[in-house]
Amino acid sequence: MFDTATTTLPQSQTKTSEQAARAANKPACPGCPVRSVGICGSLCGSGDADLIGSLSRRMAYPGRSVLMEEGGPGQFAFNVISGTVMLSKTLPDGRRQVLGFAVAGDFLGLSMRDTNGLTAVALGSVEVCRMQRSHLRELALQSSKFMSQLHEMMASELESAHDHMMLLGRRGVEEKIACFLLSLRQRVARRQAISPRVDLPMTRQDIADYLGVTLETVSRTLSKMARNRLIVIVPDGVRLLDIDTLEQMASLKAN
Amino acid sequence: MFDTATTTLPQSQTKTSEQAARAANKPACPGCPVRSVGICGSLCGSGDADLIGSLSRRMAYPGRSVLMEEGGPGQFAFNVISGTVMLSKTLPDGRRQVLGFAVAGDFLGLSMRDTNGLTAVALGSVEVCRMQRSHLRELALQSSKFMSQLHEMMASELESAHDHMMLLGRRGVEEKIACFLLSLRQRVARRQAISPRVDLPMTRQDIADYLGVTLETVSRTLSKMARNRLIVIVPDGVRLLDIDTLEQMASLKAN
DNA sequence: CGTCCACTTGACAATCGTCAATAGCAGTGG
DNA sequence: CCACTGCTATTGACGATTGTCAAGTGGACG
Repeated sequence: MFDTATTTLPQSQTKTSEQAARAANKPACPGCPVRSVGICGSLCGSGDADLIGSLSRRMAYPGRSVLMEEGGPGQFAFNVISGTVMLSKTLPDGRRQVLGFAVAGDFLGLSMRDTNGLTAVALGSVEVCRMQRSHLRELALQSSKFMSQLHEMMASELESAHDHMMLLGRRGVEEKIACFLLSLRQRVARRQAISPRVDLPMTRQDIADYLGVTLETVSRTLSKMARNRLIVIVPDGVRLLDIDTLEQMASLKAN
Repeated sequence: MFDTATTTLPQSQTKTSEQAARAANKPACPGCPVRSVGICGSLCGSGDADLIGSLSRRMAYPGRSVLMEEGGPGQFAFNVISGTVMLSKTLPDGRRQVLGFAVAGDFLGLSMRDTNGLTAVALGSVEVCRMQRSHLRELALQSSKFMSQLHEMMASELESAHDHMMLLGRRGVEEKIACFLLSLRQRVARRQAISPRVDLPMTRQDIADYLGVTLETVSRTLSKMARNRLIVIVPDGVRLLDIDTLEQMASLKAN
């Protein structure tokens, strides 16, 4: 039918988290670069400050390593400190849907179930703050304020899942690409100064699986946008030239 | 691009909840037909039993009435008791994505924000158990056990959103339809005996907007499946004949 | 220098969207 | 009772978008 057997990494190259991850053993919270953004931003400051710090551990995952595997035991939760993590789901026949990309400040493993519902892979090396889900659960049951913050974070995730469903079901290719570039830029801007330069640590295939098209279509559309002076394709990313037009393509696409 | 201005109901026909909804004023929880399924099933039995009952009110919404409107004030949360509610999101240019269909036992308004992220419309007349979100919030802050159940419900919603993203991005039309019919059958079966007959209270356009295709494609594909003796199209629904083949189409599609 | 990948580009084909005509059905009103 | 209207659904013809297949480029790395 469509792309059968797209991009499942050869298992040989895919290291499991335990082999690959390197514990940094630094103190977790104080001086953490994402304290202002994610769960810690709203949490560490408020009361149970270093309780969560004592339960978590700063770690580094190398590129292509698997933080969570779909169907595998969901032992850990992660707070991304630097780098990009790709979240995906795979059909039995190999077709893959990329659900999203987690950047600094994003939290993984919110659902707190004992089985992972998705796969999380590091794109390039990634620093995380890792903790046991069981500890997270206990903490949540003790403090309903904490719990309600987890709830709120999940509400955000659900909302962006809904936006993504809209994108997948009802937008055309150029629109998809424009949305993708602009939203990626926006997300990264939570931590860095906003810039016309957008890093793309993922492959074209990853982008394709995120947008529900093929890698050829992604490549062609990016080329077309470059021809039209909307973007410039640079190594490992793009530079956005005509942001106005891109935003117009992304939101209305009313030609 | 695709279908511009699909199916936004003429506002004249769309009654607002306050005009249309009829309070039944029955005692909420005892004898409620969905006690065993949704939030109440795991809640009313356990401690805060009739606390939530006292805060909620049984109501009837007529067909086409709007329970929540995207961007509107999110005053209420709902527990669906009977009927079907369609959840959707609309782009500024009118394109619509149907996010899902809520049936008996499903809960609406989990996010507890003060603004609705989506629109909920009754397909045919619907009975709900309605409560103030503010009450829900208070209740949740008091009992972290309750809160964690809300959290778990939202985790389920997120998971099915992920499945739907997979469907929208990576499945072909026949596959989409087969998945749709089978999952609808499955969901309704939580409350009724499982049956080859599947009611379709929504229009073809609704199905199309749910699956990310056009209404013509839905119609054609259903006709084709009927020609192939997989289903029979009956008034307001279909009857599934060859469930094995349908399941094969839905999960692997490996011909 | 050669291999491996990711990416690009082209040619072609298939799916699915668009446009249009028609059927069926319910509700309305003469 | 029967047009008449409006809506939903079906079906066909056609075309555009996008997937498939294939070839080729360029960079990284051994």
